[in-house]
Amino acid sequence: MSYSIGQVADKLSISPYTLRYYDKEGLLPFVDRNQAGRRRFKDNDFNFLEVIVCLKEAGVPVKQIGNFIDLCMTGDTTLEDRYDFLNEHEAKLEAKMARLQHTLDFLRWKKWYYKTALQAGTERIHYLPGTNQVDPAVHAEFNQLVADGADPKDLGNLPEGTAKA
Amino acid sequence: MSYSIGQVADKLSISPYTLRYYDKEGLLPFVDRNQAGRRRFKDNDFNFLEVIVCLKEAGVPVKQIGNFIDLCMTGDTTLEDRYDFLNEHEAKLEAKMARLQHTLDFLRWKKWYYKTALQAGTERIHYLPGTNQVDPAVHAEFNQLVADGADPKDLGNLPEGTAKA
DNA sequence: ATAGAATCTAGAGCTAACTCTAGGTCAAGC
DNA sequence: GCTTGACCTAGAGTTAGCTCTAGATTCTAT
Repeated sequence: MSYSIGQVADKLSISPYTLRYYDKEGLLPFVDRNQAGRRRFKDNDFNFLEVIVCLKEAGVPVKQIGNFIDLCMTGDTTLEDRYDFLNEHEAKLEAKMARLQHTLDFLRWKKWYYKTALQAGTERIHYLPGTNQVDPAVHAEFNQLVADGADPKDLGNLPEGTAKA
Repeated sequence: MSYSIGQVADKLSISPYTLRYYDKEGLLPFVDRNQAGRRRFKDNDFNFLEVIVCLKEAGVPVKQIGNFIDLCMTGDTTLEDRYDFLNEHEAKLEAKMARLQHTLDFLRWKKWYYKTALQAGTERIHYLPGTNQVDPAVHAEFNQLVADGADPKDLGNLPEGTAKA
């Protein structure tokens, strides 16, 4: 079986423009052409495409993905380099996910902050008396709820039946 | 206490250029100026900055962060909008983290693929006999190892003492 | 008092990753 | 046979998010 650029684009949910751009950047040296010069993707090419899509999602720049594909085309002498490359990006992705988890935690605390303000009808309940400054104790209060076993994912949710004015 | 743009930049580990750019984009309407027109950040401003940094990390575009800050400056009438905004971006971030988890899983399987190839000295061990195409059973084999209780985070790691030729 | 560092604004410049246009080729259906 | 639509290349255009430059203050430390 072989596939046109349009078919591949549909399967991967990316545009043919993008695929041609990737080709221009050296990401698709494995793709064959027919007599008319049109790209014909083979079944095995999807193994490469899968890797490209994965690395993209992991946030690896196109140029570096190109370097990796180059290694792949070179053969067994580059196996260690390829391993190291994936190892490095695994570590980076783990670090990124840890950061995103902190970000998510923060978002959830702020959601709780607004849930409680909303229920009180005013943000002033979180301010230090007589000021417009947020009372640091409010964040501590939220942390205490979490420490006491509440699920931070639920704490910021509005109770059922809250009217959407 | 008040802080100069340079001090804030240091604290947040971003450049003063970037802070001015954010200001230009409407993200910092709360920042005061001294007689000479220089920005003076207050302690309470860090609550906003924290939110801005968080939303940036969550992947929210600068313009949308600006919209959120506008809501904040408007007062209690926007509490629900602000809650909805955070709620929406919490959901998006959760979805993104799920995608990244799949990406990480894939990266780990490929690491194992190269670990085993490296140990065999050639990638051919993963090809269908007599071809240059990857045997789909190889991925299935990895999945089986995981199903049997192996930690995918460890499976791809090279054993200790592997020489770094 | 003055040199050097930090700040200001306006606006130009940069990079990554597309995204599209123009002008042409090719294959399939009427 | 001819039209329609997918494909081709080269190269221009776009967007986001900075990043820097120039020229003019202003602050800090000797």
